[in-house]
Amino acid sequence: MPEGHTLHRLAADLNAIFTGTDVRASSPQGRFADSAALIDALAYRTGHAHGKHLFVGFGPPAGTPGGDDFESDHWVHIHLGLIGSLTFTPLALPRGAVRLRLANDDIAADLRGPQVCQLVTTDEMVARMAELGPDPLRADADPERGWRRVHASSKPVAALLMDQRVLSGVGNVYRAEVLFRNRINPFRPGKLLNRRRWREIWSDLLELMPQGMRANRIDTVRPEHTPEAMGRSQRVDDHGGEVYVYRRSGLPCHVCGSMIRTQVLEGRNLFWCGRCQRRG
DNA sequence: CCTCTATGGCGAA
DNA sequence: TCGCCCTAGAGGC
Repeated sequence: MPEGHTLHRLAADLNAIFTGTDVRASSPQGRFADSAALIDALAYRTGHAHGKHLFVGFGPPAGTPGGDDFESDHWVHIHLGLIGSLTFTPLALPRGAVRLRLANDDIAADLRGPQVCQLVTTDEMVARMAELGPDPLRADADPERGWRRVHASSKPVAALLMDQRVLSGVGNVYRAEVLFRNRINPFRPGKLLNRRRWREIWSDLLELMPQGMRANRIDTVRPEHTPEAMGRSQRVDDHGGEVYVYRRSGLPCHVCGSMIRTQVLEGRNLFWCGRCQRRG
């Protein structure tokens, strides 16, 4: 379930639950056993996200000679990939393939199926963050960095939005939905995209993604297009949110009624409304 | 039991 | 562009 909002939410939840508590680390599945044993001897410091990457910092326990109570030089770099999950459960025996469990006396955070779960140094973390484009969920994000790449590329804007060097944190749901909401033709080449359109995309993500982080799901329909406002039934789908086009191929557009279309673009399913989305 | 799918990204060809 | 990695849930037989 991982686009950027999920990772930022997880970082906030980890900090709320584990900061200042005695956190144990283990790898019930065994594939992260050596690193888990290493951080098990350290204290939980802080977690933060950049795009779809999550970094969880550990340092020497308080009172360690020469140890700094605030700095971390051991970071667990986590990327959930397509199918990974990090879930919080009341302390109990782990179920399924738990790569990493962080637990205090009350609650456990279980990591399953990550694409990346690796111990890195601060320098390595900084290097990985530097490869990422601006993240709408970070206060330091500069949309101009993204625009420069978009403006220089002949790739479709729908492909560019998925490129984590252009923007970080946007995935298949947000890219489809933000293009719909701004009525942009997903096949418009980046170099032909109007600069104003880019600024609209960015400011829309600045609304959508924090909302997604708060709700812990992706909802993109405006008040006038909600099920209640339009008298249609609630969406029933495993991703849970109310959307305009994502996974709605063959269904009528909430705005114009024409059939939502789909096509594989660079290996991912793209969804759009051919009638509403004509701008560039 | 099987197959398919998934909000991702990598490397081989 | 394709295959592959990771895991879980849904649906078919």
